[in-house]
Amino acid sequence: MTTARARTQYHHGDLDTALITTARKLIKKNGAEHISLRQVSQEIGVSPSAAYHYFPDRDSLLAAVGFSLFEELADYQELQLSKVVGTSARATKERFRSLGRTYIEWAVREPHFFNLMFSSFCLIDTVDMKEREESRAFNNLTRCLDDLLSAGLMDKKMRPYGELLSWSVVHGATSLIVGGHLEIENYESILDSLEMALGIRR
Amino acid sequence: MTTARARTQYHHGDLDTALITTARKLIKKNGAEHISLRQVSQEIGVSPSAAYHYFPDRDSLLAAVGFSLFEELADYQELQLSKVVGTSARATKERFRSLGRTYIEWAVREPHFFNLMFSSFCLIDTVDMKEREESRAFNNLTRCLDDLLSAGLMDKKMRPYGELLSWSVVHGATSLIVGGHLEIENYESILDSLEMALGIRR
DNA sequence: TCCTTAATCTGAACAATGTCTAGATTTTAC
DNA sequence: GTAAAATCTAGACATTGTTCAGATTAAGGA
Repeated sequence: MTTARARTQYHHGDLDTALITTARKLIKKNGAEHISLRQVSQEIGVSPSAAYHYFPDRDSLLAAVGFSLFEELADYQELQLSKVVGTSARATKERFRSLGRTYIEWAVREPHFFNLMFSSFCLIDTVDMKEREESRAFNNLTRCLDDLLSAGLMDKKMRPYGELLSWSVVHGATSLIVGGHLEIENYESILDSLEMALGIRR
Repeated sequence: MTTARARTQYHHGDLDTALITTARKLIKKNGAEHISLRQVSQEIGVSPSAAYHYFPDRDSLLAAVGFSLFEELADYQELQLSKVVGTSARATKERFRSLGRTYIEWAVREPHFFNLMFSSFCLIDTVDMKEREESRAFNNLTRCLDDLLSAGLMDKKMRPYGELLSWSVVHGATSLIVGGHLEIENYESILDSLEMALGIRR
């Protein structure tokens, strides 16, 4: 963790990551639309133009933060996934639920992060990102679905629709909740609906 | 339709709606983040400060545009819905599909509109909006699902999950597509997945 | 018809923002 | 140890959101 120590030297030393972590901190509090390059620079204690040696413009910095958040979410998902051990039917089903639950809870806990990740800022340069972090989360989903199928816990004919339905339902519900368009008391009902949709044995 | 006639008089006459329609036009082209109050004012041929007699700030104007777009989408959905006539099984199922199809196609055709509607701009004042336009679309969905059920075209035990699943799947897939996170050749596969999920007879 | 009053718009100003360019400072490498 | 490259600053510019005093017009009552 890079602390924002008071700068005494002319060269910062690690301005690249300092810009990202500081922007991250401000976005977490106020949302991506309400932060400026100058705020970030001032918080670090550096001139506004210094950032332009690392990012072509403000939007690129926001995009960089957004992409790092995909990593963060995937890390969190895998951490929670690893806590559910065993090959029992119960564990296999719970791992699938965990994947969705972590997505929803993470987004609700940090709505500004979620909004940034799926905002227009993260459209540019999406190419290589899609080959990395997003497919990481996608592979975890595929693995959970395969496990459910081979354990005979899921309707065989629903397997082809597994990824699209899971991803759409969880992301869609999350997006609606974060946007204030859907009010849900407990998120388990979303996972229940998804299990019913995929024909997962209760 | 209010045309942007060249202003000769000191008073514009209908600046209220002119601001919204002009903002709408610019947002359609460039996205909500990239338009300014001053652009809108200049396009109309009015001073920048004139807008403040109708909207407390820029964000409120964007929100007003966003809310009007919910109406627009609901109008479009109902128009397409009305084209599918009859009480046959085929028509009943097609009406349900039409609801989802129009949502997806409308959003893909106007991604900037879709982004604005579900951006943070449309969070403020959401209260009365939720009681109006969003519930209009929701009621249409409920009606289609009820029709499917009473016609015996849908798995009875899936009915309680109908609204949540339909809305989440369609909105989620749309959001992912518009955001560039999901590539789908034809949107009918989304509707197929949803029908499978709800146990709708093919 | 005139005159008061309210509604509507302008003009100029302010601070803040993204971004560029020239130059200052420091590190790196030969 | 010195030349070159990397890193940061200072200052400037156009643009933005927003405010406020004042100009222009419309509306309504006598």
